[in-house]
Amino acid sequence: MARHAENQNWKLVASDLEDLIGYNLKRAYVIVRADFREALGDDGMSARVFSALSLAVEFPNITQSELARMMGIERSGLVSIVDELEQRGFLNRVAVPGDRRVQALVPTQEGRFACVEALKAVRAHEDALLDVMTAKEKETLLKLLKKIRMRGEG
Amino acid sequence: MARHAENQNWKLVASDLEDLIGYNLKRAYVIVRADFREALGDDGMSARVFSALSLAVEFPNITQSELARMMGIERSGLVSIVDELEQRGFLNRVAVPGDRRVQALVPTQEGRFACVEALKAVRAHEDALLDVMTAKEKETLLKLLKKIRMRGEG
DNA sequence: CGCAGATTGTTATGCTGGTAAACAATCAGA
DNA sequence: TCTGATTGTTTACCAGCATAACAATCTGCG
Repeated sequence: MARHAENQNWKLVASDLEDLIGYNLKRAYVIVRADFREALGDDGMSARVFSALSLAVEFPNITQSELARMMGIERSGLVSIVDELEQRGFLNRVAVPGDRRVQALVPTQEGRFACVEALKAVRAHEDALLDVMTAKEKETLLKLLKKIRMRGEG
Repeated sequence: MARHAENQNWKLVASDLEDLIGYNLKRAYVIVRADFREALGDDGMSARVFSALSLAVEFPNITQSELARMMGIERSGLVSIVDELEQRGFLNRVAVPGDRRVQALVPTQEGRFACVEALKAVRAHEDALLDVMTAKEKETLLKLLKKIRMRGEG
């Protein structure tokens, strides 16, 4: 501690903060999030909307409650997300015969198309951003992040 | 794609989303952030406030603009953070003789103490959360996250 | 059957953590 | 001395959540 404010290469200094996983995780997350937004453009989907669409395409006829559980957010928060996806014409809320409470989320053809297109764009941007890392490093990073997720999501 | 909604072990499925660094980064970040909050308790500092204090302790007499640049946020966003730190008695805005625009951030003794105490608590919680990872894995994760940061923060 | 309790989608409200734009005060340089 | 940049600050705004309540509906139990 107690280095001076004029220190220009603070990033190279072994600070306490710099050793915390959480701090580095957040800083990295901010960068990748900005990259994501750039990938999908100004009127593109946000990360949460893309995630929801992606899961709805992968698990058609999923309900909002199930989707919220998968995304780790509350049901109430999913309403506006599904609203947006429906407005964009990417999926429909359709009534389910057996249970009049739920409305199944059924992706449209447009939705499926938009999903793969967005995925391609995001992957391309992510690859460009992370070209400083080898394929093995990316794989390792993925594995370690999933290890944290396993710990937190049970 | 096009697996069915009844699939219970979706986490084990090699979905498109699950392969994205950004998605896994966010999910992991959410978990570690929750752990951080738990570490510092209900009326404890938020992550941003702790980061600001930590950097102010490390670089005493730093200005708000410099600190904002270090944290990667706007000057305006730092005002309320420094307000809170000043209210908690952890630092003071003091006038600088040479330049009447700036006010140097000077941590108090209490601030320094609170900083190391908070750091200890956060580290302990982080260690407990990440006990599924070896020391080498944690080191690797840190290295890879910093690699992303280098890419994004120049 | 009838009824208690759980579940679903939804609304309203509020919080956190930011950004963007404007502002006066001040400084630096030609 | 004038122009332009910088600093701290206020104000307004937005995204991305959580929480609590609600009616409609389902489920299971006696």
